[in-house]
Order: sequence, then C-alpha cells, then structure tokens
Amino acid sequence: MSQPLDLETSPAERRRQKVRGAILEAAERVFSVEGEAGLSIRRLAEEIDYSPSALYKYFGSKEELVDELKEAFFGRLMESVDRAVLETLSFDQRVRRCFTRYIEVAVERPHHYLAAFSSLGPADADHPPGNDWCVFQESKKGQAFGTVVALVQEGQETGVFDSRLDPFLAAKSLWASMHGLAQLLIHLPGFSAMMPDRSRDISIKEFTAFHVGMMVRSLQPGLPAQVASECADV
Amino acid sequence: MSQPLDLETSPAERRRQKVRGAILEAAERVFSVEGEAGLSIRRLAEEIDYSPSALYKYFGSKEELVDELKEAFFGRLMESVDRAVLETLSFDQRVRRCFTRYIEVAVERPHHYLAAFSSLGPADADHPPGNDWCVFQESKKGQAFGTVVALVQEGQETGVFDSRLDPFLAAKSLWASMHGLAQLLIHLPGFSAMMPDRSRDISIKEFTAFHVGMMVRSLQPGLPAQVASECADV
DNA sequence: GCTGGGTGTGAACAGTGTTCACTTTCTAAA
DNA sequence: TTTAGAAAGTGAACACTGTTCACACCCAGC
Repeated sequence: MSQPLDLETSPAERRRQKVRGAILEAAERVFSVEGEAGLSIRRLAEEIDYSPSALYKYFGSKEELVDELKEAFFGRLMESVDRAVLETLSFDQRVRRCFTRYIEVAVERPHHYLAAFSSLGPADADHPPGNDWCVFQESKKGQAFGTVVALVQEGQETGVFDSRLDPFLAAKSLWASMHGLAQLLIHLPGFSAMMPDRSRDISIKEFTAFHVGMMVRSLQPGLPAQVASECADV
Repeated sequence: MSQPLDLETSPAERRRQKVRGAILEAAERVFSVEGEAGLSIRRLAEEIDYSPSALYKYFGSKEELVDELKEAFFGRLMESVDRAVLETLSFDQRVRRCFTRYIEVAVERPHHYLAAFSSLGPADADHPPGNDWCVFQESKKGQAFGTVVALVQEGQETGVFDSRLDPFLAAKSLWASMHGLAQLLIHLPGFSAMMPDRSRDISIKEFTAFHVGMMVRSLQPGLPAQVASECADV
C-alpha cells in the first residue's frame, strides 16, 4: 500500500507484488465483512479477475493467505494498544485506556479478532514442550503481552498495585479477562445491553469501562490478608 | 440412553428414537475428538451404516444436529456448576469451586465449549432489539448466569463483596473473565505453563486457581474510594 | 531469434452439505 | 386379510469447497 517503493526490485518483482497486494486487498475486504466463512479462493479469484489456480502461485494455501491477514491485524492491535501506553496521562488512566483499546479494536474487527485466536486450535493437541516462552515472546502476541507485564510492574513499583502478585501471572490473568469480554461482545450480540431492569441501556463502551474497572480492582493492594494470600499463592 | 422408556410411545416411535440416538451418539463421539471440522454427514452415515440422505429424515440440517450436541453440553456444564454451588462449604470456597468447575468442564471438552460460544456469530449482525433478557433468562446459558448473580448477591449480603457493585454487571464481568481463561487455555496450548522463569511449571489447575483468586479480589470491598467509585460507576 | 522459467489457465479430484425422485417397509384402517 | 398411505431409506445429482497438474503463454537474458 504505502510501501516505500523498493528500488532494488526488478519490474517483474514489482509486478508480482502488485498482484499479491491485490489478492490481499480483496481478501481483506471480504474477510472484514464475512469472515473466513465467506472467503473462498474462487470468489477471490473472481474479484481480481484471475483464475482460482493462479492464486496458488502467490500463496501456498488458503490458510497461508489468511495467516497474513491475521498477522497484519495483530500489528494494528499492538500498535493501537502501544499508542495508548505512550499517551501522557496518569498511570491509572493509561492502564484503563490500554485495556479499553484492546477491546475496542477487537470489537471493531470481530472476524479478525476471532480468527486470530482460533489459529492454534485444540487440533495440535499436546504442543512440543520446551521453548514456549521464547517463541511466544518474539511473536506479536508476545510483544503485546510484554506491554501488559511492564504496566503491572510499573503499578507495583509505584504502589498502586499489590506487589505480592506475580506480574506475569497477573498479566496473563488480565489478558484472559480482556479476551473474554472481547469474545462475548462479539459472539453474543447485545451482551453489554443485556440487563434485567430496562431502566437504562448499557452500551459496549460503558460495560467495557466497568469490566476494566473490575480488572484494575483485582490488582489493588490493601485487601484482607487471608484472601490476598490465597490469591497471590499459586 | 437411560431414558425411562416411555410406554406412551408406539414401537415405531421407539425405533425412530433409537436411530436418532445412534446418530447423536456417533456425532458426540466424533465431535469430542475432532470437533465440528471432523464431523461430516457422510462420515456419520457411514458410522451408523445408513445413507447420508437418511440423516435428513432425523435432523433438518447439520447445524440442527450440532445444536443438539451443544445444548446437551450446556446441560452438563450447568449441572456441574450447580453441583459446586450446592456443596456444603464456606462461601469463599463455594465461589471458588463454582468458577473453577466452569473452567474445568470447558477444558475437558474443548470442542464443545468452543462450539457453544461460536453459535451466535457476528453473522446475525444487529440482533432484533427488545426481549433479549427474557429469551436469555430462559435458556440454559441464562440459568447458569442466574447462578452467578445469586452468588454475587449472597456475597454482598454477607459483606464479603462490595455492595456498591451492581450484581448483574459484576456477574457479567465475572463470566467474561471465566470465558476468557477457558478460551485461552483451549486455544493456546501451554498458556498456563508459559512463564519467563523456568524454575517452576504452572499447571492449568494452578493458574485457574490464581485467576479465580483475581476474580474474587475484584469483588471485595474496602478499596480506596476514588477508585472504587470509578469502577462501580458505569 | 531462441530458450527457459515464471505466469496464468481449464479441467479434474476429492471432499462438503443438501435435495429429490424413487423404492421399500411398515402401519393402520376397511 | 387386504390395501391405501405414510414413513423410512436410497442413489444420483447439484452446487459448492480447497487443491493439483499438465498445458499454453509471455517475457527476460543469452
């Protein structure tokens, strides 16, 4: 799209990238609206006026193509969260903004978000043990997670978060809570509004603020000892 | 299976239910291991020695069949959680047990859990507004949710939970947190074990306990006023 | 100009869910 | 008991899907 037209590449290569880009662009367009279900090789081929088999000269498989969309989405997600971290706000506001952004991006592009987390299905059963953390840390998912860990640690150093909590465990817990809300907001239409008394409607924005508030509460110090110890002790 | 052989039904009807049961049984068997992806009408037909088209005399579509599996799963999930609520334990233990069970059941049958929450996809865009809560409350999902609301209210009445929190909002937040952990545990193999220092491995059980602990923390009273108000105020 | 490798294509394969005309089987009424 | 009709079961087909492969094409480098 706005790539700094590489002068090193040959015309043939540039032409190839042009077609590749067109495929990805069409895929992105379809995927945004209909998700992976509505994305078929034949439809994509039709959309860019090529034969279905031509696409296999550019992508090894449909999965490979979709993976590229997911990767690009992760980039946007991380960038959006990181931007929130860098804003000059109070720590409390920064934390809240960070979590809120995550939810916002997920809800804005529901198909992307869902696909991104359905990649590693239960199909690959028992994963190869060992350098899980290493490969994770280098991925975009891992980088985003690192941001959360740093945020927790900052809070602990300044005393607004309970320093007895393991920052990594806490970050994973926070991630789970965020992920859960994003999933429910996407899958259950009207999840946020769903209330027994109809007196007031609760928007996604409002419920997200509440949920983020609960997440922040869970990190705060000054709780009765008997409970706090049970929680911190894994 | 162990249905109290209804004497009211005709032999034909009983025979029909037998075949229907065989289909569901085969479907359950395949679905448990391979999920919806591995479940095909033709394969199911093969497994019960019928022709593929015969299944359509028992189920309107594949989706209808899978829905029945999901519904049955929800029954087991709710039953399992309800059993935890009824155990004679301290309130704190009861709450923890309840949430933990939810995660356990989800992880035990990952394909069922995932399918159960991918039913209402973003496909049905803007849902018909109105009696959301009513239809929800009557569903099995809704009943399970009601259990959580009651639990929160009990905690508030006995003073262990912050009474300023809206019990319905809190319950939804808790549900989101549970759901998120279940999803991540299923989708990201080794999510619980994933830690930077390899000194100790963290099992699913251990991390679940920690996460549930965080959830309980978020409900507790006695927090600094300025934060608590922000949280309670949606 | 020729040659070779990358580009594009149509046909085909093995799947999928689903439908439909058709036969068989069993049930219930005459 | 015979018979009409509903229910059960079937094979072939339709419209899809992802993917492969032999073939034609076109364009760059010799």
